[in-house]
Amino acid sequence: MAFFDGTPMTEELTERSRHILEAIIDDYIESGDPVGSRTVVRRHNLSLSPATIRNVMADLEELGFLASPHTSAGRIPTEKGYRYYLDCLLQIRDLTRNEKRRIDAQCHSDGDLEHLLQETGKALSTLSNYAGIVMAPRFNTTVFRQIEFVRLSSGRILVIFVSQSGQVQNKLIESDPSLTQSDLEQITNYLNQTLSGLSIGEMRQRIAHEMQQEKALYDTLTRRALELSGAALEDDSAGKVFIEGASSFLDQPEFSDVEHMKRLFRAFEQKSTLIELLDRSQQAAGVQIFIGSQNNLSQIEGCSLVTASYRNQHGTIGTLGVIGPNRMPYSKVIPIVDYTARMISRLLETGHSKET
Amino acid sequence: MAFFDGTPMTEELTERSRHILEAIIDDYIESGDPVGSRTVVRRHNLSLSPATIRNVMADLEELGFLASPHTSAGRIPTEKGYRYYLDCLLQIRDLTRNEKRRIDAQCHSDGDLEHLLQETGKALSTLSNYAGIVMAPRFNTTVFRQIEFVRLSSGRILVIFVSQSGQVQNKLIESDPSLTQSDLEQITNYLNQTLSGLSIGEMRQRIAHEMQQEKALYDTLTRRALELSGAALEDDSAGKVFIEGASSFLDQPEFSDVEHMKRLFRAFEQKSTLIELLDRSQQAAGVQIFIGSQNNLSQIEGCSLVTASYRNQHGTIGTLGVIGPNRMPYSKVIPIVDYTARMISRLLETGHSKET
DNA sequence: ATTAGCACTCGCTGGAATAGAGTGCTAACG
DNA sequence: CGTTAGCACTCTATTCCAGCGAGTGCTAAT
Repeated sequence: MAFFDGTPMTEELTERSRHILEAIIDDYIESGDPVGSRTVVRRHNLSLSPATIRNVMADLEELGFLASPHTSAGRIPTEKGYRYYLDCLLQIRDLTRNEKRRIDAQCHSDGDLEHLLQETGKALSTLSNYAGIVMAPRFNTTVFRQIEFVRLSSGRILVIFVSQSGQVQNKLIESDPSLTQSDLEQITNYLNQTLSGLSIGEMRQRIAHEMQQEKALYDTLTRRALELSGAALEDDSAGKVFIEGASSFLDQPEFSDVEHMKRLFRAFEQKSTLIELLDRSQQAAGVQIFIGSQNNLSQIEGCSLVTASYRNQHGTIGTLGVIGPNRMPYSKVIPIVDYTARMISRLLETGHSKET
Repeated sequence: MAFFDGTPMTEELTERSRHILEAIIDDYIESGDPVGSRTVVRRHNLSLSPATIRNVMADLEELGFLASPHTSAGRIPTEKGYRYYLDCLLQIRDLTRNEKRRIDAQCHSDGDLEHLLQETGKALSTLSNYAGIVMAPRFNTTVFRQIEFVRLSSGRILVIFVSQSGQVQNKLIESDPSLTQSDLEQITNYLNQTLSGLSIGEMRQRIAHEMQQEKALYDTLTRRALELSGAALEDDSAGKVFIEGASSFLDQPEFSDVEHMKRLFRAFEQKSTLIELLDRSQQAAGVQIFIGSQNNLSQIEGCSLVTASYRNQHGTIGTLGVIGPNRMPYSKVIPIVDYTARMISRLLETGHSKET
């Protein structure tokens, strides 16, 4: 499992320091309170005294793994601390059969991709108790199966694309009003034969290429067909993002700060920030974790994002994950995200709808 | 403009009491603080002393229009107070040209109804500074223009409906795998000729009727066509609701109570409560206002909903509005909702997409 | 290297005092 | 008789202070 940060972080920590760091972070994740030296010995019965722990903790603070909110509180992990924890210490739990079953059960769809992804988001949220986030495939990457034209009022044509997986995308274009219905039918046939099985991206290239080739096109219809489909493919619809269960943040004590909360929800509503982040994550394989303001996204400060990308038979097409506070039970959330991504990939690779 | 509550509320209030009630509610809406007798005289230079005002206020409290949070605070309006205010006192502001222009500008769409409605929600939110809410037309009420069938893997067929307004709705159905492509084409032609111009609801009836008629159907294809379309229309997809700008609630002082906030956001996520409420509002014409727990919806306690329904050429098809705290500048919000509903109706009646 | 001991820091809690806003009542006024 | 000035009273919010408890860092002893 490859995590985001490039730096390997093989900081020289003694075995003991690492144990203590892990213990502290575990405790903090569970309780949410700064953890002190006494707590560490009590809960992880190490054969050491609080004083010793204190020395180690001071060292860890010096190295930037821990911080103290104030003198007389315990320590809390810094982002660097979390990073190290995730990269070197974390042991990932397996999902129970029951959890798998719950994911399987909740992620199904009656043929509508959007609905499937939304349900997936809800599943992620329900299982993790944080917010689920799913980015829909970019139009560009969907694989073309069929195209249909529907004439609305004169000159306006509704173009309907059906993807291999049954996803439907439609677009309104303006065109030459002189096109007859039978023209359209011929165009439809031509395009369906020529382009079936290509991704939208490939289609674009192909169309550009063909138009180049047959520049002095003898066949008016072919030219028109290419023009039409070209127009229809013009803009790449921005990735759509579903966020489900955002209200779970209201349960988190660290977000009792209203201002902070506001910024967060604004970011959720606006989505562009998240799209950018998810896009970045789509490049890599496996589960990735973005921690807090690591990516100088001040709006979602204090939040971590656990993501994984999902794929269809042609490659990676989207990203999903869970967004919650830095203080998140990663050992639980990571396998949920991982499994869900695989699940969705499986669904989209076969025929998309779950067999019943 | 007809408001929700049936009771006409011609409570015997003297001219003076009404003025004072209005002044208090106006003040409270503006400031959010309980308003005291001194404030009333100061801000609405009545030629009366605070003591007199106090007497009137005590009366208004007795009658249930006002309440005092505690002895030494001013008065705040009760729900009954708001109701009376809305029914008898409120003077509705007109929209400025600029506001109209902003609504016009923000509500446009590139042929995708869903997108249009979502933008409308955003517009409502932006203009009102509260949350915008839009309920999409029930599938049942859309007017059919065209149907297309796309074969996916054997036996599974994607049915695409295009509505008169260019809205696309699709559905996956299972069917007899022996249907050939040309069968499908014939079926398509038959259905498009027979059913064009009907609403989905009417289609259902027509199909049931035809199937009755031609019970011992000589024409297998016709029967199949009817079966297929029947299956495709089977369930009435529940109303979809868009809520935009929910984070505006975080700005409201009355929602500093986290528990309250949580309930509210949960209700927004779940949506069913709101759908019910919007459904109810769709029956009536004009702007309607639901106040607080008047409709014993404890989840959205303290919230008011200002709605209006929108229509296409066949009748009322959906509802939109603004949801905010009871303490809302109704005189500003009502015309926004009203105008927006008319706007959308105009768009959906003509050809749906804004001419450019 | 580890640990016990200890002084010190700092936030949190609870109670007392205070200030301020607003009411309700009473008695006076036109 | 309606209106108003005056006043005592109530209740909240704020501030201040003391005491508690948790936890630290340092030092000296083991």
